[in-house]
Amino acid sequence: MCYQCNYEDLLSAARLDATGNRLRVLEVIGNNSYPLSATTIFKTLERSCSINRVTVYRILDLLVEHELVDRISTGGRAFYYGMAPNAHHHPHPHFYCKRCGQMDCLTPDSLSVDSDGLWKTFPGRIDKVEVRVDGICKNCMK
Amino acid sequence: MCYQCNYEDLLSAARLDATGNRLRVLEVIGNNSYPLSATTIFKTLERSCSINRVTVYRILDLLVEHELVDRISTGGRAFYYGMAPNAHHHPHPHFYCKRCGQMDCLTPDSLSVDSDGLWKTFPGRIDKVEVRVDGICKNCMK
DNA sequence: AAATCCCATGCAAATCTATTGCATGGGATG
DNA sequence: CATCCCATGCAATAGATTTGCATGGGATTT
Repeated sequence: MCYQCNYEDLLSAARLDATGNRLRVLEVIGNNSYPLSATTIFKTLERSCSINRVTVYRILDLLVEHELVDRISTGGRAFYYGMAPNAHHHPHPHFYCKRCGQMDCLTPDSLSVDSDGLWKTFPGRIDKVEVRVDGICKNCMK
Repeated sequence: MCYQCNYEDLLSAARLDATGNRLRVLEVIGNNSYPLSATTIFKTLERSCSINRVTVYRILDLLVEHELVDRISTGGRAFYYGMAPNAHHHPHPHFYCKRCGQMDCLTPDSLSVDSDGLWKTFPGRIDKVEVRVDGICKNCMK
């Protein structure tokens, strides 16, 4: 849950109209403590309002493009979506359970990554550094 | 290219029969300096021998399962495959160009990741830590 | 040698995720 | 009012991967 982000402000700061659907998608992502797949976001929204699957995909693309939302790759087939780094959300690694597909956020410093050297020397454009730990979560270990 | 790995030995060490197809898949992966998608591997093999796409997928699954090959997620839709860490191949981060889809290997120490703490404290099983840098490569920047 | 079994492979179809093309309708603007 | 833009919906398509079922060759057993 994020009690600090104002989703309308985030949208308008990105110069995007705060349509009902965009707000709802952003809220589902922001109110969750771990990243979600497009399908999960769609199914969540479907329960409370009428929205099309394609609209969800398009809104996700838009939010990713405007860097409000982060598209995170998993050890599985689908992308997951979480809040992009901002004043209230620091970049952090994720844990992906290959058994149940649940993705968890790790604390920003549970894994320390030093990418300073790379940013200076890399002969291309770096957009982001993604760190993911794969394995089996506590629940699935039982 | 890897001149140090003997692919038949790798297969037999994993207690797998060294069939022609398995050897060929492993060679394509090992002889390449960066990870490849299943489709690329299939198309490469198709040029020199008769093999079915599904067979390639099944062999890849098998090699990943036996930890001879690493399944690497990209910023795109398909998985890429590279040699798994072994005596001649140390774990290393990758760079993924979102424009051309090319994936490059970075040197093991271009990004230093300290995951020691996590391995000790994490309440589940950790199989691997994947580090990927996303951006646009030198060529595509032109 | 014949019968049996296992397993690698092939082929077709299905599945899952995501994307594209086209239509519509509401709100803003001229 | 006429026009344009854009968010959305629906249907179809695309791309990657997986599944189900058949086959055939080699090893093992009888």
